[in-house]
Amino acid sequence: MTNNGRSSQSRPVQLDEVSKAIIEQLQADGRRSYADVGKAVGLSEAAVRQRVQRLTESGVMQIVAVTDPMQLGFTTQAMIGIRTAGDTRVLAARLAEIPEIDYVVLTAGSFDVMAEVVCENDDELLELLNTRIRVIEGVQSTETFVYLKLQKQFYNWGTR
Amino acid sequence: MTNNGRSSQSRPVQLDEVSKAIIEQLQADGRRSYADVGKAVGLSEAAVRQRVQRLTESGVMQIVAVTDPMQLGFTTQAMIGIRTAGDTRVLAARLAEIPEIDYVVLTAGSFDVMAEVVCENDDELLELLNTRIRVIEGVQSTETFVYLKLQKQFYNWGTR
DNA sequence: AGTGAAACGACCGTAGA
DNA sequence: TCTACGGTCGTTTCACT
Repeated sequence: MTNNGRSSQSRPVQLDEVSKAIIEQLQADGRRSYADVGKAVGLSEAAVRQRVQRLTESGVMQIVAVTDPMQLGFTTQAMIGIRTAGDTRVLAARLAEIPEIDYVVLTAGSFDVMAEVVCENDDELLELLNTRIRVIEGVQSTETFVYLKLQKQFYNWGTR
Repeated sequence: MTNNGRSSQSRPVQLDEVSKAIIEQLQADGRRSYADVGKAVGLSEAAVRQRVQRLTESGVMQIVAVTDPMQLGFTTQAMIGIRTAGDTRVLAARLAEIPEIDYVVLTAGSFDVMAEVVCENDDELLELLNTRIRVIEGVQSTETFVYLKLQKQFYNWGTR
């Protein structure tokens, strides 16, 4: 879970080309040895390790396992746009507590909050919508966009 | 970039509790040693290594570096819903080529495609929308939901 | 911030159950 | 698919720049 947004108080970090190159290496394979990465970017193993540590501790980068829901039999995914009459932050917090919801963002526009859900099947999505989302206090309407195909998913924002 | 969706032909993988535990360990820290993970889940180092290899090769899991756009000074993010008169797959493919767009999904509902963008500022988003998205052949309308706050982001679908 | 070197620990291949 | 084990390579610490 992250906590970013326009209200983020931390100042932006300016990466040099070497750090960007390190991140690119680890984006391809998060377990590549520091020595290998060092060879690729022209730095010693120790220097790479120090930079990775700094990047990780500052929250700029993290190395994590990510899983593919489709491969695990979660065949139904959807984005849900929600309008509320109440405090949008309260709604977002309530949505974030639901384990089937992996992504919650407060937005400007015709939805107050958008949430992505991962479900085993359509029935589970329907159940979730009606018994756990639409019943949240203040919710006025929801609009569901069922995923037909995930075309692109890129985890490495800011290093393109 | 992934390639999932309802059209996915691969059959679901059923994970046992041990593999789920391994994934949980590596979700917290993708660089933890196999020996450490083994201690946590009650398996030898070699067994953990084999399971991680299988999980990775089958595409169920991958260990990667992820970065935080806000920390890097990309202060403007948005979800864009798009309607097209043409082939939605062609539109999705064109959108996927744009580096500022990190997420593209074909949907059922009042949008044909939804895309997430990461920009340095509002001007860049405006420029992108008008000169590279709305000009794509067939695009009929776009609706932009600027992010005010990212509330939840979870990378480990299917192991909740 | 970076390098280099030595001790330590992790990783890999193979054998065996 | 697991454990056991030895060789190799990566990581860690530290002294130095």
